[in-house]
Formats: sequence, C-alpha cells, structure tokens
Amino acid sequence: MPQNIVSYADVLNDFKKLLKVNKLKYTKQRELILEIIYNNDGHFTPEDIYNLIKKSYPEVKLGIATVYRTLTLLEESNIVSSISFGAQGKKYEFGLGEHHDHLVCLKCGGIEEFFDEIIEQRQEDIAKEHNFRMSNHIMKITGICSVCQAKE
Amino acid sequence: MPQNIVSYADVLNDFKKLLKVNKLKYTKQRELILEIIYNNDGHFTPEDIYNLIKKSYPEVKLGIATVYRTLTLLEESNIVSSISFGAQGKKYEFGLGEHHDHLVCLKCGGIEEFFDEIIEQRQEDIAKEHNFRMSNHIMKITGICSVCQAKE
DNA sequence: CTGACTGCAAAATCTTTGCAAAGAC
DNA sequence: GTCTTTGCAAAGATTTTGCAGTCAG
Repeated sequence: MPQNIVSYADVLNDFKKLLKVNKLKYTKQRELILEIIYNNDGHFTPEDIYNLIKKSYPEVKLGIATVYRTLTLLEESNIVSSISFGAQGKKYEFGLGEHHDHLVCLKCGGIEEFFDEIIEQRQEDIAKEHNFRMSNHIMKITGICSVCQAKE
Repeated sequence: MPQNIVSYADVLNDFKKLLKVNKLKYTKQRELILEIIYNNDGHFTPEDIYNLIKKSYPEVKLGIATVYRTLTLLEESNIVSSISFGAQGKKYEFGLGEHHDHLVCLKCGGIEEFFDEIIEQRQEDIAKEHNFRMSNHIMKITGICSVCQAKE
C-alpha cells in the first residue's frame, strides 16, 4: 500500500494557499473531494468519488459536474493524477505520495512495487530533452511473477 | 520516428491467418484499417482513421462503427496498441514496430515518442532482481509539452 | 457587496449496439 | 446458401457547458 508522505493538514494547507493565490474560493465540496482522494488508497473514477461523498456526507449538496471541475483543478495543480485503465473513463489518485512503479503479474494479478533511482533520473533527463514539463510518470512491467513461475 | 521492423506483406499475411483460425472474414474495410495504421506513423483516434480512409479511398463504404470494431479486434490480436490519456478518446498505433515509450501532453493530448537504452536495460535488471519473467512494459511520462507551455 | 462556485439539466463527445442488407467463403 | 460483417441510426456512457441562485471573502 503506498504511503502518503505528506500529512493531510499540509495538503489542505497548500491547497488553500493555491486557491488564495489564484483568487479561487475554498468550498466544502472542494475540500471533501480532496479529502476522499487523500484518505482512500486506490484509484477512483469521478463517479466513484461522487458516490463516496454522497454516502459519507449525505448532508452536503454535490453535483457530478463539480467533481469533474474539481478534479481538473486538482490535476492541474499536481495534487492528484489521473490514469486511464484501458476501458472507458479516467481514474484519479492522490499524487503527492511516494512515487513507485509496478510489476504486474499476468497469472495471479499480483502487484509488486519498485522504485529505481536510475530510471527516475533518466525520465527527468528525457523530459528535459523534449522541453516537456513532467507532472507524472507511470511504468508498468507485465509478466509472470516468481511465485507463479514456481507453480509451472 | 519508429521503424516498422515487420513488412506489410507479413503483417497482412498474419492477419489473414488469424482471421481464418478464428473463422472471421477478410474484408476490404479490415484490410484498409490495418494498412492505414501500418503506413502512417503516429497515433490515431478512431475518427482520424475513419477520415483518412474516407479521403484516401472515397469509393469504399465505411462506417465509424466498423473502425471501432476492427480496432478492438486488432488490439486483442496484439497487432495494434492503444494509449489513452489526458484528452478524451483513445489513440491507436501499430504495435509490432520497435519498442518505444511515450510522452503524453495533458493539455493537447499530443504524444511524443522516445526510446532510451538505459531505461530498457534497467527494466530488465529490475525484472531479474524480482525473479519476474517480463513479457511487456509500458512507460508514460505525462506533463505539458513544449508547444502548450509556449501558449501559456 | 462582488465575483466565484454550485447544482441542474441540457448539450456535446465518444463508443457501442440492434438490425436488415451486403458480402466472404 | 450460410454465416459473418457492414452501415446506419439510435442508444449508451462519459464529460462539459450555460445559467440563475448561492456562498465565500
């Protein structure tokens, strides 16, 4: 399970600052969307987030459009990142945790995480070479894990 | 630009064989979709492919649904691969060429390709360290491309 | 107060599906 | 001939937008 290396208080504080700098307003809806993504590990579709908030905070008024608008805002601010998983729809995850990449087993579906300094460095160099302002990067290695190989 | 290391004749032949094995039919539409993807470097949305064929072969009848159906078939057969990110819609590319990774722009959805020997090597090493038998790997760097940065 | 934000519903996108006609084998 | 594929249009699914009321600063 990925660890968030930034506390929620810090995240919230930075978000508030960001809003202030851009003359945007701090609203309950925006806070809840951020909180839900921070406190729940995993990847969520906009609809997942909408439903989670509806369930956890039934007293708060919320429209799906606000979820989309807020996710766009959070993504542009590099607070969350999005991935699309083949099928339709994007999924969002908290983007300030410890970065890691994945080894995904095709047999058992298991996921191992890894972090490699050399790859991280090369990615930054490559982005620089292409005048690309990197906000995120994803690497997935697929294959057969050691456990499943042993079973063969 | 990635080089196709397989000739079109071979690709077409394999595709025909695949159709036969699965008791599917060889149609002009299917051939044209494969040909367009093979002969044009780059990444195409289903609509791009539809428009290209309409323009290059105005005498052929073709519906957008057929493009979607054929792309799904080609992807399941590992002849093309799709990538989706940022902007809406998936993009498809020929998948039997030299391996390469992608820089995906969150603003305009544009895709640049790159190949890095060091990263390729590290991926193999990492797989080995984890006793993982690698069959494939995907890497995407997301961010803002130079063109979109200039527009800011 | 003022201007930004929200929910709602409608619109815009993107993709899939049902079906009768056309085409491959 | 038989069975798959196709184009079309309609349906689904997902995301964005316009707008009047609401709310933060």
